[in-house]
Amino acid sequence: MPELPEVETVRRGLLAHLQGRRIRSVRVLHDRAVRRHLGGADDFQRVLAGRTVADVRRRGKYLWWVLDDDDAVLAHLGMSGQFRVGSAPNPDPAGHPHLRIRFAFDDDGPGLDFLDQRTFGGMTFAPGGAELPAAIAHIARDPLDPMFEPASAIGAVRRKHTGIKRALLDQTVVSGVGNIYADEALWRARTHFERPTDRLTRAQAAAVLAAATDVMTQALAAGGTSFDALYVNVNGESGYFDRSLNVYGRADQACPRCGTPIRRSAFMNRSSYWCPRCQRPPRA
DNA sequence: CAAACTACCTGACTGC
DNA sequence: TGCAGTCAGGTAGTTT
Repeated sequence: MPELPEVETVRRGLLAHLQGRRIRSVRVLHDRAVRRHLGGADDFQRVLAGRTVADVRRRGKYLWWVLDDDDAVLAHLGMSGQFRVGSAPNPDPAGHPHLRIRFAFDDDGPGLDFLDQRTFGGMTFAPGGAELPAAIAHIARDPLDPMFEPASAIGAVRRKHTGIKRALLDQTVVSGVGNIYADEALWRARTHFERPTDRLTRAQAAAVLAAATDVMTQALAAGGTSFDALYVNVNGESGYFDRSLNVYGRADQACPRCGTPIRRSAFMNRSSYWCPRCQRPPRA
């Protein structure tokens, strides 16, 4: 499940692979991969052919390739999207069920494939979007952005009238945090996921955001988190931060801090993992 | 206007 | 063995 550290790992791989290369052809093999591109698959293929990739940037879980003429192409990995260098894992498009988009380049070097099992990911052309594609103008800066302002994010959290985990997952408040790192950050900050944002002190909100920043920084250094083959870098390799997770996916196992069994609770049609001793629930 | 809810997807896994 | 049900979950659009 790609969150900020995984997307940043992919961004770095894409930059190394794509910078300065001219796209020769694009083949869309599944319409859903370009569902946000209004012109459809044919237009997507046509508009990208002949364009040169100058840079690869990221905000939160979105990344975009900067093209010539100030245009860009925006991508989101969704739940299971992957960019893979070369013709791996299968040179025959028809032979790989998850291949969605295939890129070839003028230099006859390795191609690039976008694969996506669950099809929540996708790409769209973003005219004039080199600096920031208009489609993601509503996405807040993420904690690894040099322009990220903690005081601003703290204020945004405390202005919400909801639980702290919903605020962490709200990409207009702070971006890049998904279910895994939200649970890890809340455990580190000893904060229950339902604690009301409008009753957090500035120091409490700051502690949660600092914990999110720390855990994502450490995960990035480890190459990201992976539980299975769904998340991999552009070379198909998994990160190893899953060995460092303290609560996520560890229901009934001992809390690394106090030994109390970790709980799993239903939350927003998914799960929250938390320590009932370190993270006391708010009064009802 | 903001918060909450739902649809969108496929494959691995569980229980009968 | 087969099959229905559950779970994984980010985002956009809809409803409250």
